[in-house]
Amino acid sequence: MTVPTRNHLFTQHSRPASPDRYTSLVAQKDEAPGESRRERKERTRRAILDAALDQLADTGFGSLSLRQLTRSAGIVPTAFYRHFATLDELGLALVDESFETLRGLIREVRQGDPAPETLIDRSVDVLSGQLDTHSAHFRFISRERQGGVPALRDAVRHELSLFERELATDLARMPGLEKWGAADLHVLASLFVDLMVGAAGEMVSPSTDHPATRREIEQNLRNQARMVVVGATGWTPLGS
Amino acid sequence: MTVPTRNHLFTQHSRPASPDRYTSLVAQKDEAPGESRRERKERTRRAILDAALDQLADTGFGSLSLRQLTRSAGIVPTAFYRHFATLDELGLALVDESFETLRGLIREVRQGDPAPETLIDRSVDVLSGQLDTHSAHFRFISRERQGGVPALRDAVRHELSLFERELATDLARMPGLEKWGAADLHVLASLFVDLMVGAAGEMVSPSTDHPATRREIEQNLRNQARMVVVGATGWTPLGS
DNA sequence: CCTTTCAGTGAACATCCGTGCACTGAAAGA
DNA sequence: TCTTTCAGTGCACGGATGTTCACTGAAAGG
Repeated sequence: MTVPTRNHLFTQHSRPASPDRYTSLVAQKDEAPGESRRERKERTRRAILDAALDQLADTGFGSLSLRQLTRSAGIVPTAFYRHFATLDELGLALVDESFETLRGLIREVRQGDPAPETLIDRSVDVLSGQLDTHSAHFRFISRERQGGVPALRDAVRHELSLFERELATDLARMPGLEKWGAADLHVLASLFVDLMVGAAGEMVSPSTDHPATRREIEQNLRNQARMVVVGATGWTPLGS
Repeated sequence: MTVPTRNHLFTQHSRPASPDRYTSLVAQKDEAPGESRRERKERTRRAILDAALDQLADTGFGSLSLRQLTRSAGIVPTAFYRHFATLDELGLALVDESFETLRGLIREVRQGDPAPETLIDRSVDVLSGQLDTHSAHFRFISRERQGGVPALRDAVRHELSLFERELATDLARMPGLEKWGAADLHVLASLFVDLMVGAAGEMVSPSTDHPATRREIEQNLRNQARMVVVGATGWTPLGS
């Protein structure tokens, strides 16, 4: 072990006395013993993504600061570029994982009983569960859907339209909707998606996450969905 | 119109020859001949509001810059404080006038025939017209509803809930809904508000304002509303 | 008339920002 | 073993930001 000749102020073990950098909980640079270079890089990448999701609870993506981001991820600003070429690219990565969460939701709903009677209640319950563990993802989607960063807004809308199409094919299999056309399914699916994203966005808002109001929103979502279902039941398909 | 954003690189030596003051279209400091002090102040205030609405086409309120704002309003940064104590206060003023626009919408719909048959088409047409003249207001509402600035988000949601209540009392007078309870009316009204704000937000997006896609969104909104109306027609009020 | 009010000015400040650059040191690979 | 790769460092820069302060000059008002 050599004493550093030049100013390498904080290498690994000078942590406790570190005077001027308050690193966060998100990324420990504590040595994980056997860790390949790839694993280490992946861990830092995760730390950046988590730091972003954390910071996005308070602001829109447009006012995200690269410096704050890296500070709370435990790395130096310039190191960010080893993982993403630009901030927007980070945003697109968040779009990806947010929609993976969203797809996980319908996947979970599909599992087991597709009994049309309990479907709404089950969906809302699953949504509620996902909101506990992945609130940041839902907040991100519903905020950036109308957000100020064109690249993200377009990406979110594109993914939402794919998701909606996926939902439409699910709906096509339901009793009573067998002879609906694509246009009819689109109307119904977009209705459900709008309601869900809207309600989710309301529920994950920092100002509105008291359990009481959350129950209210859930209940209203259930009622809205029921009214739509009644509408679908009495619907005359668009081709006259 | 709008100045290219985000690019910090081009500033190097392509700056215009004007020393340090390039005023905008928004506010002329050209002397208007007979103008009281009050009128002049009001004119500047309007210039600030307009500059904000202009800038908000590209970003969320959270990343609004006071300096850019005042620059395009034709005043010096510090003069801003003669009109608003803080940026949030500016935002609240925008909330006010945006919702005045929104109320103007239902007022216009109400005028003349409330024939239940043509009501949806008429509403969508009026909305479409308002979007041409007041797109910035609708963009503001639908963006800041989920936006990153708590004060504005709460204000927008509060106003939306008032608006929804107002709509509910209108609906209560419609044939077939006479014996609905407040809860039922709330479900239907919130459904309409969500659909409208969502569709409006999609239509006023900088990326989505081609007339073609806009017609599509309008048509989808009409269909969604129709399906909801069918649902309302077959609805059994919540008190069993 | 003279005094007060006050919207707008301009300079100065401390702070944050994104990014280019040359670097280090350990892991990967030969 | 020696060489290459590359995630992360530290520094420096130019520029944009919000806010302070003392000021100016014309309108308002007595």
